[in-house]
Amino acid sequence: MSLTHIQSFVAVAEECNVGRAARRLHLTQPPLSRHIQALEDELGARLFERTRGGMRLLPAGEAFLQHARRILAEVDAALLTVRDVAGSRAGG
Amino acid sequence: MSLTHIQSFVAVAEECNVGRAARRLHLTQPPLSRHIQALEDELGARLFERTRGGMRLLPAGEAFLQHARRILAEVDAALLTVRDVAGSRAGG
DNA sequence: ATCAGCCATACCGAAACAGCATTGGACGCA
DNA sequence: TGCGTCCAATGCTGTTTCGGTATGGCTGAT
Repeated sequence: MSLTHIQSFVAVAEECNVGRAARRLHLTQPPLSRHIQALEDELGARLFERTRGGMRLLPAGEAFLQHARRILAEVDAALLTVRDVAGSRAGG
Repeated sequence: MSLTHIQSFVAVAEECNVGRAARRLHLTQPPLSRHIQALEDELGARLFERTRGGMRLLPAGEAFLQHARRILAEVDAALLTVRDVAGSRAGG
C-alpha cells in the first residue's frame, strides 16, 4: 500500500469513473486502474463494483474511504507542521 | 513521500541509529539512510542531527514524528477495518 | 597504526511504474 | 444484426526507482 494508491482510490471514489479520476490526477487510465486492483489485492476485499457507468463503492470501499481521507489529511498536516517548525526556526 | 519512508523515519527516530533501524525493518543501512535524506529533501527541513553516536531528533523531526505515528496507525486501522467489513460479509 | 562503529556515497542489477495500444463487455441506435 | 460509443482491464515496452554490495570519511579506543 502506498500513498499514491490511496490518493488514486479517493479520486476514483469521488469521480465514480477511472478515466475522470486519472485526468484529475494528471495520470492515464491504465495505471490508475492498476492502483485500485493492487489495493483490492492487498486488502483482500473488493472496494468497487464495476458497473457499465463506471465504479461504485462497495461497503468495504466506503469503510476504507474514511480512513483514506484521514491518512491524506494527516500527511498534509505533517507537511504544514514541519515546514512551520523549520521555517520559524530558520526565519528567526 | 511514501509510507515506506515514514516507517523508516519512525524506526530511526526510535533507535537513534540507522543500522539498528535497518535490521529492525529487514533492510540494509544505505537505503534507509537514503529514505531519511529523501524525506528531509521533500520537507525542506533537517529532521535529525548526525552525531558520532548516531541520530538525534531535531525539533522538526519531533514534530514530524507525531504525525508519522498517526499516519501509520491510521493505515493499520484501515487494514483492520476493511478486512473486518469484508470478512463479516463474506463469512455471513 | 589498527580496529571498530557510525553515516554517506558510487555503482549495478532487479523490480516497479507510467504510457501506448489494444481488448472485451455492455448499451443505444438504425 | 451490425456499428459506434463508453467503460475498465490487459499486453507490452522504455524508463525510473529501489535495494544490496562495496567503499569512503570521520571519530574514539587500544
